[in-house]
Amino acid sequence: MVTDRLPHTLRSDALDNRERILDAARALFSTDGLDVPMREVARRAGVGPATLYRHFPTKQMLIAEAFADQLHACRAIVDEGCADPDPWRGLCLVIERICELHARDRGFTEAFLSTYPEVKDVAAGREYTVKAVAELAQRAKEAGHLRSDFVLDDLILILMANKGIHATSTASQVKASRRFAGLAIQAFEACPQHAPLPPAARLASAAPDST
Amino acid sequence: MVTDRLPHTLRSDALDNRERILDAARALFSTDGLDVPMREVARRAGVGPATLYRHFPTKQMLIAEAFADQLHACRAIVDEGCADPDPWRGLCLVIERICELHARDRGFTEAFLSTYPEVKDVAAGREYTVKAVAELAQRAKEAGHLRSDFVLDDLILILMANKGIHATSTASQVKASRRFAGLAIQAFEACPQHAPLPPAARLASAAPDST
DNA sequence: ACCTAAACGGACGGAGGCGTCCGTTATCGT
DNA sequence: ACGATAACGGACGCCTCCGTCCGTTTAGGT
Repeated sequence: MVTDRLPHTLRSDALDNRERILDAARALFSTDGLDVPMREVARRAGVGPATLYRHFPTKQMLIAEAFADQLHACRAIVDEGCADPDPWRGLCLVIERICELHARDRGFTEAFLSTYPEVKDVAAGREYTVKAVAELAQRAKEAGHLRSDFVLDDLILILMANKGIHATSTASQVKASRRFAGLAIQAFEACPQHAPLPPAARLASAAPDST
Repeated sequence: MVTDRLPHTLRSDALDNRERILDAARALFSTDGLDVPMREVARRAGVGPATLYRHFPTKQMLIAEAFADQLHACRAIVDEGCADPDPWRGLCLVIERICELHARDRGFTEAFLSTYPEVKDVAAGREYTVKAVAELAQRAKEAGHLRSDFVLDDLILILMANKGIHATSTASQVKASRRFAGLAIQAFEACPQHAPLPPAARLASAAPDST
């Protein structure tokens, strides 16, 4: 057998490049979405294509690494919402903050809703988030603030819908998203005058792979 | 000067091909969006690329022609809504029907919201629609059914948001869209318990070109 | 039946994205 | 200071899409 000599410590320049690549990826993904060419990321990072591919053999890996902190932010938001003694207020907070997060980062939205072919890490993070929010929603419903015919897919619906909103600048994007979140929350709020909703559709929220 | 001999009557095979191309374009655009290659349209229509380009020199022209009837449908919906003696019911109908229309036809959504570089005819149709709906909304507001802080951009917001909703099949797409429209309507409905909304953002709804 | 020109579509050259190879450069242990 | 080697990036070949040219086919008037 071969005594594998994997140097688990990167050379300083390599580490440096790796960081620059991630920065470039984050910047481009957040403004232009995930469809930016790998070349473009490399160019922006000031490295050759080969270097980019050496660090991140597939686009998925790059995406997963680039959005690691966004995912943490997402998780933090959800945790914060769940910790709120008032579940309805917690849920509202989650909706508002997550919408804003997505408004600020187009790429993250795409990754999170996996428009893109299964980014594993992101998918895992999403699953956790979804589960936690489900409990929060249940509590809010029991408290009588969330309408009883709310289903979790409605939240996915809102997130997808939020993705559809595009504006020229990040500022107006966030503004629009905020208003949208406001509308969504009021649509979700229990209210006697509300007529029953059309039935919810099953959305591809967490389709488990055969893996 | 030249006595121009433009034959305003197409040869039968040409006319036939033209129809087949439009059918193919409609089918592909509606399921796959506007990004389908021109080649693909030609292939599906059973004609060569050159023939496609001869009939529709630019993609915009093809799009405009392909969505002519959708645009009429859109207009008809708005007219119907405006004709309703109850402006709120009329507005609801418009929202529901337009959302459904967009849900059934992905390409039309993109064209209508001109994700695509200015499709002139579509833009014109949109402008008419927007104006008519604005009046309808005003009446609904005066009747006290539509919340007073509603602005027209909210409707654009909903349309954009509706665009963001994607499902695996047209059926679930429509279903999801219906539920979304239902939520939107309830968010728009005047209701004493509703808190004020965040300020509306100016969306690029009808940016007039310098032309 | 025939002839003209309208209409067709295969084939071409160009642009841009992709992932990889390999000669060169720079790091780091001695 | 220097050599082994990790890391770099320019350049390559492949692919898909684009829009156009031009030799061939076919409609339709006489």
